[in-house]
Amino acid sequence: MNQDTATVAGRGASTPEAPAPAGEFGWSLTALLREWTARVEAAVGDLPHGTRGYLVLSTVVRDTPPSQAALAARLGIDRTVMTYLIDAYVKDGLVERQQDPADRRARRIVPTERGRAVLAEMDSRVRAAEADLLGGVEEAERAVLCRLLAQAANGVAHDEDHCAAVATGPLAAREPG
Amino acid sequence: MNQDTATVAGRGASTPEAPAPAGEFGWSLTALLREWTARVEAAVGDLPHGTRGYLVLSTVVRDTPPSQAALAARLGIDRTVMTYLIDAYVKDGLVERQQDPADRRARRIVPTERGRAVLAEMDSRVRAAEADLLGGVEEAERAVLCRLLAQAANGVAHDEDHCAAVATGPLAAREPG
DNA sequence: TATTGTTATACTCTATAACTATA
DNA sequence: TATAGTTATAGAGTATAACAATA
Repeated sequence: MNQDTATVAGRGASTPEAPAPAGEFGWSLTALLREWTARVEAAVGDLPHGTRGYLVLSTVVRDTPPSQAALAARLGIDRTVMTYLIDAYVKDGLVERQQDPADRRARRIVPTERGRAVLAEMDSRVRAAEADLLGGVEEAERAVLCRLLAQAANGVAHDEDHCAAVATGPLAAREPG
Repeated sequence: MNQDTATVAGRGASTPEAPAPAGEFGWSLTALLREWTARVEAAVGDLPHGTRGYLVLSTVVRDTPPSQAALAARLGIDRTVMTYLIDAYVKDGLVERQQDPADRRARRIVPTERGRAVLAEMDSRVRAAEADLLGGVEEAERAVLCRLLAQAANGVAHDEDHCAAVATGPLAAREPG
């Protein structure tokens, strides 16, 4: 395993021109997300659906999506799955379903006071877990990594609807507001 | 969605001191990997197990892991699952199982000529897909992102085995190369 | 006794389809 | 007719356990 490690580290230290082997990027993303999931899963422990639950709660509080569907789309979760997730958080008193007066089909998911408090606690734990996760990267570079990662993710977020294959094309182009 | 986009972009452009909201990092990783998977899945098309198959083949060729178990560990795949995957690639003539003379329990997975040729073709497609995926990030920063991502992933790769336990700090401080 | 690899089974997660209500 | 949300069912993917061979 140590030999493996040496090999791997060698790849990372390759010349700056050749942008690393082709499989590197996907492997890095996969490995890092796996570790992130494992650690954050342990960190948030009691939260209903682990890392996914944390992301849902986090998105609900900070992005205030206008509907369950919007929330699901933002997180790349199927609408039918989102129903179960929200059910759990409602049952736990972390969020509430509110009917949108403008569109009575839609339900806005809003956090309860307890939901906000729980999220604050989770945020603190998650930050600690992430700091540990990125321990191998220097602090200044860590910020750069997070920034670029967010930039890259935001850059493709809109394309999600197109890429989700055939069925959802026209909607993505529609004006939401 | 457009409004959403604006909000999101605004987050990315926040002050450099406050390192972005707590949920940002996990969301970025998740969203980016999802998009990467979707695009690479489409790019490699005929390859047996999609993105996972690509990563396996890529790892087999470039890392020459000493056993199936090592290969599985590196990719975070269960041993039992790896058996199915290798079965498929062997059947497709992309890799071969070779008995390790030093340890007759172990089987080294080595690429066939065809396997190498297929990987080369896939690499080219994947690079194109990744370039498209990271279109929102400037080229210079793109290289930085890939480098830091690999560095972060390699930094936690060794901890995978310990991961069940809580404390993972000391290993991250180890010399990477 | 521990580890590699295989196989069979069970479980979890996710997607598909059908339904109601609103637009 | 199309969309938001719910529910039920089926499928894919994954882990768990038992096994044989080797260390």
